[in-house]
Amino acid sequence: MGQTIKNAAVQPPPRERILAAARDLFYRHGIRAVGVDAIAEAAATNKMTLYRHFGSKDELISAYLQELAKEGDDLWQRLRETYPDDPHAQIEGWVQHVEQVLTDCSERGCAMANAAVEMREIDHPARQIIDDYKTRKRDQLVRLFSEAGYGEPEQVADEVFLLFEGARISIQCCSQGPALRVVRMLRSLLADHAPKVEVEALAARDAASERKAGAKSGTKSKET
Amino acid sequence: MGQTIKNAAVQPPPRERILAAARDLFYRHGIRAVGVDAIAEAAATNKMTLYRHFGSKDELISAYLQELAKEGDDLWQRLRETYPDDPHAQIEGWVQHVEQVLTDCSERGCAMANAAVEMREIDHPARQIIDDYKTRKRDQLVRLFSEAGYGEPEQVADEVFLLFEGARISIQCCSQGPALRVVRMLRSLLADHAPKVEVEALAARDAASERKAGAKSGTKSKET
DNA sequence: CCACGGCGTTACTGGTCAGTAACATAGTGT
DNA sequence: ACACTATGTTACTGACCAGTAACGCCGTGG
Repeated sequence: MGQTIKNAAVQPPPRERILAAARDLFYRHGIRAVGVDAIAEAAATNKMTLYRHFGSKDELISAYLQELAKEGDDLWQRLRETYPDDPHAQIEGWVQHVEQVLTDCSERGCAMANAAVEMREIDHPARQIIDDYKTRKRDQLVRLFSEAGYGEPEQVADEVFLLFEGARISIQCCSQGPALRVVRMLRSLLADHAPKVEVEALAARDAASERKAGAKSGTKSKET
Repeated sequence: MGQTIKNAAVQPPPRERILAAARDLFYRHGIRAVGVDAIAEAAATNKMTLYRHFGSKDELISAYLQELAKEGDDLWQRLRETYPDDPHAQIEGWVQHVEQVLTDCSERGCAMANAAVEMREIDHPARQIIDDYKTRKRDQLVRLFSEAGYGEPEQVADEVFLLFEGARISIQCCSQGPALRVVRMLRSLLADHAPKVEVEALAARDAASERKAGAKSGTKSKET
C-alpha cells in the first residue's frame, strides 16, 4: 500500500492529473473541442501515459462524467448525513447549493447537460451515464419532497428540476437574464407548495436565509 | 426578376438546398460533428457551390442560426396578428406551440441552445445571434404577461421561460422525464398568477384545452 | 453566335486529431 | 545489483476536415 509516498506529496499521480486536466478543459472549451494532446500537456504528462490509463478518448470522457456524477451523488449524501431525518433542512441545503452553483460556475452551465448536447450518438456510453445521473437527481428530489410531506412531490420535483436545468442552460444563451432570479423562484415555489401544517416554521427558515442572501424587492406572495 | 423560373419549380436553388441540408444535419448530429462535405452532398451539390454562397463554415452556421431566429420571430408575429389585442389568446397559442414542440421535436431539444453549447468561443458571431434571440423571446414573454395584466410579468415570464428551456435541455439528458409534464406545469403556473379579475374566464379557457389534452391526475391547487 | 455567370467536378493543400510503435529513463522491491 | 513497472519521448500513421485552384459544362441574354 505504501507506494510513491514522496511523489504523492509533491504532485498527484498521472491518472488524477489527467482527469483533472480533462475536467477543466472539457468544461471550459467543450469535449469535442479539446484534443488528447492538449489534455496530456495540461496534465504535465504526455499522450502515451494518457492512453495507458484510458484506452481511448471515449473512455476518458466516460471517466470524466463518472467523476462528475460521483461528486454530485456525494453532495446529496452529505446533505442527508448532515441533516438526518430533516428533509426540510436538506431542501434548504440543496437550494443553497443551487444558489452557489449559479453564482460562481457562471458562463458554462451544467457539464453533464453540455456533454449530452455534444455527444449526440445515441449509443455513446456517455449518454447512459448522463441519463442515469439526471434521472437519479430528479428521483432524489421527488423522494425529498415526499419525505418533507409535500402534497404533490412529483410535480414540485419536476418543476424545481426543470427550473434548475433551464437556469444552467440559459446562463449560456441569455446574457445575465432569468437564470439569476431562479433561487428566488425556487424559494417562492417551495413556500407555495410546502405542507400546510409547517408553513410558519418554513417561512421563518426562509426569512432567515433571505436575510443573509440580501433581499431586494420582496419575494411577494409571501408576506401578504 | 424573372430568372430560372422552370428550375425553381423542379427544385429550389442551391443556396436554399444547402441551408436546408445544414439545418437538418446540424440539428440532428451537432454543428461540430458535421463537415461541409456532408452538407454539400446532402444538398445534392458540392463543396465549391457551398463556398460560393457561404464564405466559410462559420458563415453558414450564422445563416443557419439566423434562419432559425427568423422563424421563431415569425411565429410570435403570427400569434400577435392572429389574436390582436388579446394577450390571453396569444399566451394560450404560445403554450400550444410549446406543447407541439415538446411532443414532436423530441430528442434533440432547442437548436439554438445546442449551438450555444457547441460554440464556446465567446467571440464567435453565433453567440451574439443566439443571445439576442433568447433575450428577445424572454422580453416578448414579459411584454405579453404585462399586456395580459399579470401582477409580476417579469417573474412569471422568467419562470415560464426557464421551464421551457429546462424541458428542452432535459429531453436530451433525462429519459422521458420531467419535460413531458411541462405543459401541465405551465398551465397551472399561469392560472396561479393570472390577473384576479379574469380568473373565471381563464379557468374556462384552460378547462377547454385541458379536455382535449387528456387530463390525468388533476392539476391540483386550483380547485381547492 | 458569343460572352458571361452560375454550377459541377476533380484534385489538391495544410492542418488537426486519435491512436500506436519503439525506445529511453527513473523509481521500487527484492 | 537486478528486474520490473510506470512513466517520458519522439516519431509516425491514417483519417478527417476546412478551404482553394483550375477547368469544364450549360443556360441565358445580348
